[in-house]
Amino acid sequence: MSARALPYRPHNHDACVSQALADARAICQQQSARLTPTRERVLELVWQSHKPLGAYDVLARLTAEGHNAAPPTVYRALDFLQQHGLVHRIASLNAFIGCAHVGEHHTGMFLICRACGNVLELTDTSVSTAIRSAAGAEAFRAEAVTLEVAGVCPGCQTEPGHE
Amino acid sequence: MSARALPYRPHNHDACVSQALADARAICQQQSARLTPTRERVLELVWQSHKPLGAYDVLARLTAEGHNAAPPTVYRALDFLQQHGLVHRIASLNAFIGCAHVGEHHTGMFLICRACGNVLELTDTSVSTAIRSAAGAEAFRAEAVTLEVAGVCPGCQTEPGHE
DNA sequence: CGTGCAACTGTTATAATGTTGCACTTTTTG
DNA sequence: CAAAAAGTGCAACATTATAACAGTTGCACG
Repeated sequence: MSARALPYRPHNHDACVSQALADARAICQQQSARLTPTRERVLELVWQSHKPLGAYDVLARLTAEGHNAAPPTVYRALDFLQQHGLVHRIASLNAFIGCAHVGEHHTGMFLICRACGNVLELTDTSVSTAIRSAAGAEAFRAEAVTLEVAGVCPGCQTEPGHE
Repeated sequence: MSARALPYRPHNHDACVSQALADARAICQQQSARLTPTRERVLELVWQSHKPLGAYDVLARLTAEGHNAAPPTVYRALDFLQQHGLVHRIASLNAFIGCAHVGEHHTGMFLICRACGNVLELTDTSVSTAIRSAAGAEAFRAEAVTLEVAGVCPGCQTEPGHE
């Protein structure tokens, strides 16, 4: 599970995707979960974009390549992938993105650039700690945290419309 | 703008709502914004529940009381109220809730009980600071933060199904 | 083996959420 | 008052998500 929490800078994204798929296979084997062809293909499609992909975007791509898919096909695959920590749903965008930190227990934090649409996932201990502590102060038992920050990424601050 | 960030304990909710409406009128006057009857009524409906209300829930209530409303009526009112900081949208629920901290500049944090559905809004400086700092470390210019914590509220931990 | 259960998939239909565009009314402003 | 701006009503539509059920596949167990 190599770290892939990279900044917005360009990189070899094919390798990035291959690594994600390899990680996913390992995780699923380890958890006795079945990473079927459809699920794997959906994961790959989601990973191929650093921008979150809507369920219907995924569906369109599947259809385009001849896969006989309907919405439930996609939603089921995405649910499976989410449950196994392989993708995240970005609630503020109704879209999905590959998880850059598979295998880690974490409170993901997403930096969403409103200019280029790219999303960076990161994990920050002091953020998680502060959240748990604030919830604890209200005697609230926290189970799932949604933390999404909209703004402008470094690239787009100087180079608007970047990417 | 008295503080109303109360725990899940019962309280005089009518007073709570009246206060929210009074605050809203003051804010709108101050900002030269027009709190029209429709907008005010929507705000009141949203406030009458500590549980987030979906746009179509609001619509149903308006319709029930004879208001001749269609979806855009509700969405426009909600947009207005959001822009003026009078309600928040809970992205993970596609629903809206009255803002308990009008007038404050804040990064709201929402504790959402999955048992009773109530939501507590709170503001926590150390959380906001940690988030800003984590975003800053990536040179990301943060503009809007969505922070929603799903879990179980104090009441429901001991008394499941507690309202 | 093979058979039966559980998980997965395909398919149709439908629900829930949110938006566009335009005509009309009201309010504000010069 | 007249023009411009803001707000509303309304119809149609777009997008996102789920329900229900039948068929199929993989796998454990006898």
